[in-house]
Amino acid sequence: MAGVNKVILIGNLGADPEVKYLEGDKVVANISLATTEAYKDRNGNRVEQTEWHDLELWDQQAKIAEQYLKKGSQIYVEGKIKSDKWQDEQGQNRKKIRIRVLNFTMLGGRPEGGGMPQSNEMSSPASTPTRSAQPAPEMKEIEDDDLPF
Amino acid sequence: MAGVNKVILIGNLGADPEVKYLEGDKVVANISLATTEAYKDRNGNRVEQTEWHDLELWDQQAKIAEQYLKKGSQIYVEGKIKSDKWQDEQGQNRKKIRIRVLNFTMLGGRPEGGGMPQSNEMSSPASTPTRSAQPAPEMKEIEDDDLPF
Amino acid sequence: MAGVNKVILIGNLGADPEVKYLEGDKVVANISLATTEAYKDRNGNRVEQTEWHDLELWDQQAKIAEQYLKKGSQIYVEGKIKSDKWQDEQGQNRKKIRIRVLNFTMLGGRPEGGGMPQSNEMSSPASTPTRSAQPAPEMKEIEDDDLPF
Amino acid sequence: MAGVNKVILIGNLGADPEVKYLEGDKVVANISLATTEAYKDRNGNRVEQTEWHDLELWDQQAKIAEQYLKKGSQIYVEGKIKSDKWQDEQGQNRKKIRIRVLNFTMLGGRPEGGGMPQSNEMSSPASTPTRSAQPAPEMKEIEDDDLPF
DNA sequence: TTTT
DNA sequence: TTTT
Repeated sequence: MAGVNKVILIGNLGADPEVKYLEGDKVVANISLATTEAYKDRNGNRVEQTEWHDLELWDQQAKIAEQYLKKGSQIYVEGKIKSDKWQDEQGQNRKKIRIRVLNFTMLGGRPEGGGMPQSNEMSSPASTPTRSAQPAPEMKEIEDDDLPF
Repeated sequence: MAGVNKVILIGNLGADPEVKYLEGDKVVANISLATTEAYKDRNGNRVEQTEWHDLELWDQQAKIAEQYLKKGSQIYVEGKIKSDKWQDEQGQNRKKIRIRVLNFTMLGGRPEGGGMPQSNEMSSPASTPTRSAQPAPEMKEIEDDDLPF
Repeated sequence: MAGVNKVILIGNLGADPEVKYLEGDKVVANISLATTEAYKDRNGNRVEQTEWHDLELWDQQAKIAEQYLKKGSQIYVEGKIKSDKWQDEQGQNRKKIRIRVLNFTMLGGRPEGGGMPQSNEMSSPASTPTRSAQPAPEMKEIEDDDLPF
Repeated sequence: MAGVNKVILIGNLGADPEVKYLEGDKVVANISLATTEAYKDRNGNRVEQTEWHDLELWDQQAKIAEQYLKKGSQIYVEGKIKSDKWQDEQGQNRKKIRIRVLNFTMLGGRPEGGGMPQSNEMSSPASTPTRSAQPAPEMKEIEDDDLPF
């Protein structure tokens, strides 16, 4: 049967996206995303629990991520769980889980670099000053699910 | 900020739940769940991709899983991604990801054992014949999120 | 900002889909879907609450629904909330909300007509006997979001 | 069967929450939330589509909404679809759909009032100046699903 | 109007 | 290891 494998995250980037340009015009971006949950423990003390997720974006989405996301950005993500398997040097079976991003949206958060007159617009990362600020793409339109794995 | 970390799955159990009774009245069930996606490759051939998920259920939910779920059962699951970290024998940092189940529901599928007059009811696993068939609990009511980690 | 408007339902059809073929090769299917929730009231009595949802499917999805779904079918649905507004005969503003289905999957439930050797396959509705049983399409592949409204 | 009826929204408040204190310590907040989707039409022109949702929050959540949300606030919402039915003056059956909020989270957006040192914290609405700024509650902890309808 |  |  066709199953369902869906992940929804809201969190902040722990670092700028890592982008690689591969042969054949493929582009992949890897992002480390923190989702934080807070609760009270049995003594009534507030405890924070942070989970780090490895996100993987391809092609058009990877390029948008490279252009608009940076360390600290808050995003909404939809994707699916996907595992890579291999054998390590000891011949042990290993498995790594990533979130394959199907679409994402930037959320609030006036970029700290300042200068932007309103919230919610996207900033060009300070680290890529050669890119001038551009009209923000409508991210929800960009869905990239042609890679089935 | 309070983030969002949500997983939604529909799939089939690869084996009967593994249930452990711990000290302090704690119960944990581990389930291996397959979500299958089918697509056509570039040659138009149908390809199936199966992802296996490690689910973890606690206490009341673990008991219900033990009682009603078995190999092959189809379920809907809501939960969150949760990682365990440790060092292996080589002193390498290791990380294992599980889905902490917050609620689940059994889906269709008249149990093959027969005898059940209607679809959708839950079957007592053949492997635990000492439990007689019982009225199915309303699974959606049973949410178990008191363990924050 | 690009927002998020997402609906996830699992329920049963209250009747066969109503399908209309429009000019320009457009097809629309309307489906009434029941989602049932059970809970205990303050006296400990089990109460059932059913919500009926008006689903709207277009084109390829509408055709699949026509072919494979019927009264009683259990489905998983992803879609978005969409309102139609108009003025009634009294000149009052009216609003009707529908779920625009973006993708759906049939769930378990051996069709009661019998004859099908395994669970989970799709049945040709008894009411359209001229359509012979066909290989089930992989429904998750069929996403239809080209109509933005 | 226990069904699934889930709504996930990210959008902005069209106005301050409307809060009513009812007898028996019940509190209800009504919120009008806009989710905006943008797409290109067949001529390549960018079109925006906004859907307005009627949200309903109860008790503890209603109070938090009153205290921290205001016109323009961006929030993430999880809830379920819920309809009210009645007969209008003409004796016609009428139905109104609301989103019963089960939990919500404030998103980014440094409040325009200024003064707040960091992004993501919540602001006390200017319209309730008698409430001094308070430590932001962890909203994800506050789930209110004891009202089953 | 479904389903259990 | 499931399911179709």
